[in-house]
Amino acid sequence: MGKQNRKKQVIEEAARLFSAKRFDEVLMDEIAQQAGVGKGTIYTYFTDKEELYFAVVFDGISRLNEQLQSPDDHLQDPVEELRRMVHAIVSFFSLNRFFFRLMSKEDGRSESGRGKNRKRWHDERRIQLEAIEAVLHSGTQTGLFKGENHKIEAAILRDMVRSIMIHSGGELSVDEMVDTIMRIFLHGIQTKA
Amino acid sequence: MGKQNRKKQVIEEAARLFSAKRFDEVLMDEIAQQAGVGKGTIYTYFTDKEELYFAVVFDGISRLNEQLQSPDDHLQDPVEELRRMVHAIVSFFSLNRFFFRLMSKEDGRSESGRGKNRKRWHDERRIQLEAIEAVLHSGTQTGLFKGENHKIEAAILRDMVRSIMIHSGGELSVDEMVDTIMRIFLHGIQTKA
DNA sequence: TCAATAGAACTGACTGGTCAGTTTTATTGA
DNA sequence: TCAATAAAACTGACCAGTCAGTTCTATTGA
Repeated sequence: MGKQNRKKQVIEEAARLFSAKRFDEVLMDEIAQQAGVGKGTIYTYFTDKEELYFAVVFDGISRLNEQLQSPDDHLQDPVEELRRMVHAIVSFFSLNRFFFRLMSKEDGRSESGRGKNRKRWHDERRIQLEAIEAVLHSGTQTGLFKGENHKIEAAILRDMVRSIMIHSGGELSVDEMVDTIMRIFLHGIQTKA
Repeated sequence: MGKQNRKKQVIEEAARLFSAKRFDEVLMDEIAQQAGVGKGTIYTYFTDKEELYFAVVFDGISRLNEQLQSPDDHLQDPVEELRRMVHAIVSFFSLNRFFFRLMSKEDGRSESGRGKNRKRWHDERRIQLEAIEAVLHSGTQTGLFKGENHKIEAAILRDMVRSIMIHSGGELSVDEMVDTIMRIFLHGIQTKA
């Protein structure tokens, strides 16, 4: 094996390890070994452990954000568009459990700290929210939604994916997860008075 | 200062530091200094850094879980009971931002790893879910709720607190946060057809 | 076609700094 | 007096990062 898939291989194994352990518990020697690469080689691609870590994080979130982009620019029914987005997130995470765990961790860290990487993380996350917000906005204008604070509602919807993935314990299919999220988000759990 | 509030002081400062930085970035020397305590003293209370870390985590979650217990054992209106619980969680976190950050991080880590501490964390978290589930269950039996999967709905409700605390940026009061959560969870965002 | 050479890519043993945990000494106050 | 603690000094395991040496790949020209 040659070329640039070495770098990809390193990112892949690093993702697996960082998702399973604390930052300080993951050793560069371990990553190198698992990736079938000399430790020195890692340092030709990444300046240090932290840069590798964030390369892993951003590799994942970029791929997710690509999935989130609407494939056609036609304006859909907001409910369908919302469902499409939720489906994109759920299926991405289902296919990338490592990234799901990794991003859940990074998400937990997101309140504190600063620096270039933290900012970029924040920006990438905001892109997701703004995509959802836009749909909520358009749905509200047509009178379909009664949302009051789109920013928070978008965050809640996105985070529902996290909740359901953690707590469904693999019992639910992707479509069932999506249905559950949409049901609660759109209609709530209370019966009509 | 004498007595046992030394231990409390250590836990408090450790919580502040662990909530703001990565585990390996927090130094024992730093904790000792901030707590106004000799480093050696910390080791009379805790066997190692990891035990201190989990002491901090469990101190927080235990106090939260106490708040969650219903003060009176009378069965309330499920909606009111749910609101009381959400209020308890939101106000606890508002008064304990450090613990909020810390627990968000630990929550992110919760999928992976094992060991005694991880198990206890899982148990304490389940207590919260079961308390919420019980209310959902009673509400469903009276026909007030139409929930289908109480386990997941409970998780979603609890995690909505996390979402709103992270994303409201301090703009909303505790009561406003509670109202927002209850509105979405009970009724969803869609207008009646 | 294939030596010969250059240079890029890669390796892993080694090193130096860091920091958890321990021990020692000095201080306090009861 | 002495029990508890602070403060400081110490130790050694550990591990990120380095770099001298090696291997692989591309290029040249005879």
